Amino acid sequence: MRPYDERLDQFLSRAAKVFADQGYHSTTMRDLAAATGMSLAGMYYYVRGKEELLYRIQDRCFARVLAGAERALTGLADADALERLHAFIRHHVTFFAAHMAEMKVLSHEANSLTGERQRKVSAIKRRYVDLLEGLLKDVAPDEPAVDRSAAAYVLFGMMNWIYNWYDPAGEIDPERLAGLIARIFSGGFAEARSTVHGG
Amino acid sequence: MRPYDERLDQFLSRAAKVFADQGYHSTTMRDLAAATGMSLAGMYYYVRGKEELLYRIQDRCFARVLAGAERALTGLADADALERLHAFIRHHVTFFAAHMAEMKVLSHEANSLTGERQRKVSAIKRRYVDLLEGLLKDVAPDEPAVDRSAAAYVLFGMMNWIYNWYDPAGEIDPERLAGLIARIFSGGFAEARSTVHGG
DNA sequence: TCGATATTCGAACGATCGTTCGAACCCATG
DNA sequence: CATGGGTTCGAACGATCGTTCGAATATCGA
Repeated sequence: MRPYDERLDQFLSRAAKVFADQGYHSTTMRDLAAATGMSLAGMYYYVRGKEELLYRIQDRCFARVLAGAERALTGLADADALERLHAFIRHHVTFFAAHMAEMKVLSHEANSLTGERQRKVSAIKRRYVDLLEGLLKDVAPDEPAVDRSAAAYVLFGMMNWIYNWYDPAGEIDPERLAGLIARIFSGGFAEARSTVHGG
Repeated sequence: MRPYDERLDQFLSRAAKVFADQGYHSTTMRDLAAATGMSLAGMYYYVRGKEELLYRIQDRCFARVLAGAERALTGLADADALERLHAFIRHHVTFFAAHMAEMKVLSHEANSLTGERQRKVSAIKRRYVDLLEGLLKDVAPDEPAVDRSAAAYVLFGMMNWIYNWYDPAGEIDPERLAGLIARIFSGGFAEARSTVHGG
């Protein structure tokens, strides 16, 4: 990788950490300069401005999440619907735990972008939501569409809320947390339909 | 109610709406002045500053949530553990739907307070979390404490994430959403233990 | 009606914000 | 060593922020 790209990458990662700790709006460009070791003016050689910095972080991270999820599902094209759902959950939670800072910025600063950048990130997010809703359709085909859509957001709530409480260095490792969430959701959403109430 | 208190109350409500729409940090005191009809300087007669305004909103709202939850459980002291959990969920979700703006500020701006005010709000939050964890202990006594604690936060994730997607004027009314969440959580968390896997 | 108290506000302050600009620096190539 | 483009940065700009202060206005009991 060219020195430029490498330096940009490191800059984005460190900036994401600061955004995650202090929040986007209350982080100043001077804070970022101090945290990255660059000068105030020097950062503008890599990024057009503060909002583009946020955009670059979100775009890069979201693209990775989406690509990772699709990759996690490619090997399971013929697998059980529930198994594919679990793979999606496991990937999301472990990725989240491994990239807490970026994912916190993604979750918490979802509405801090404007205009074209806002739309571009929303487009990726839309694809990611659609991916999950497709999985839910396979898991619970008889569920009313409106409930299924709500269930998708409820599941995202379980997973994305993580940044408010989860400590990756604590007692629960990411795999166990993913298992807990998968158990709670599929046990309540899928089985309550197909096994208990359904056929 | 004295005119002063009434005006303060209305001021807090309208400010909460602006905070919910624009975010706390990017809302200026001038924005609030325009939204409330007060003058810039006039607001400082009611509130010591911007952060105290956020504190007053959070404190007032959290106190109501906590009191409401306790009230919703008082009549069910001898009821089934699962039934009490459902009552908690139903109260939280319906209160959330009825006070979206304040609750969004509560969820999204949890770390925007500092010092003494931060601690005071955290204390109320702690009591509220403890209330739920107590309910979960009754529902699933055999669950490992660490999983039960995580499950509490997972449930809060389902409910609090609402502000990112839920439209109270949409197809799903709050009661139905509360039912969906209660079904998902208790079906997956409680029953997977006591009914399916447990005894 | 008068005076005291409660409430409102125009105008301004100092601080800090994101951004810009031109010069200085680094370093591979001739 | 000279040169040119890629990279860094000190210093400053205008804008906007939260807050303050003293005066102006509203309210109400005596």
